[in-house]
Amino acid sequence: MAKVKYNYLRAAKFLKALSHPTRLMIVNELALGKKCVNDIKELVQVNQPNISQHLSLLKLNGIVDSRQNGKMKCYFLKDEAMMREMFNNLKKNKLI
Amino acid sequence: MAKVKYNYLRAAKFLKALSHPTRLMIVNELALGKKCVNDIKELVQVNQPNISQHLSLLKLNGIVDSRQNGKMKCYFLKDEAMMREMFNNLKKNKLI
DNA sequence: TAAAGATATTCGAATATGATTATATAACAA
DNA sequence: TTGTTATATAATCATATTCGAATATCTTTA
Repeated sequence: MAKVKYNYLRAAKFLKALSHPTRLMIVNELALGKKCVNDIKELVQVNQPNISQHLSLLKLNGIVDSRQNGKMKCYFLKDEAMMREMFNNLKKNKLI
Repeated sequence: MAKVKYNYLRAAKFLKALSHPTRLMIVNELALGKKCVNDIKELVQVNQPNISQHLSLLKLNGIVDSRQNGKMKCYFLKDEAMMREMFNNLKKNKLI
């Protein structure tokens, strides 16, 4: 059992990391281009610590990465193509 | 904010429903064909009440549906094509 | 070095989730 | 009707998530 389930653990974690409205919004914005925390905060309309928390979770799960840019920190998707596919699939099926 | 997030709520719920190793296994099995609870239990190696709980959650989220078949209950994917796409994407990206 | 701006971390409370065990229900057969 | 098989539900406990408030940590500039 454990062995079989293991194959699905990575995928489950990945999906779980995406399965929050705020995080989906963030990822959707990043699919349009690299953005710093404050931009994201404005676009997503969530307070700064919360944005940071969600970003950190996304980063921990290998969905985004970041680069310091002066006193700002810019986040971007690690795999834009894959995320586009995911979102296209969701859109095609009227889930977004 | 609330309004914007609302657009992502359905997708988030959908992804969340999928984001568990056991449920991914179940869905993967159902992608190969309709199966009753006991079959799923054997394939997934999880005890019966737990399987039922996961199935009920999948059903609640519109991912599977069921039909009574004698004293057995068979579950099947509501949208095989979409699930195949999801899984193909995950596989393509080495998440499964 | 001090101040200001941008982002991150920590903590607590509320809530949600998951597994296990026990029990209930439904369908059928004898 | 009684027993048996198949599945569902409920209760409980442990753990995980989420958010907001407070505070900390850079990074740059004065």
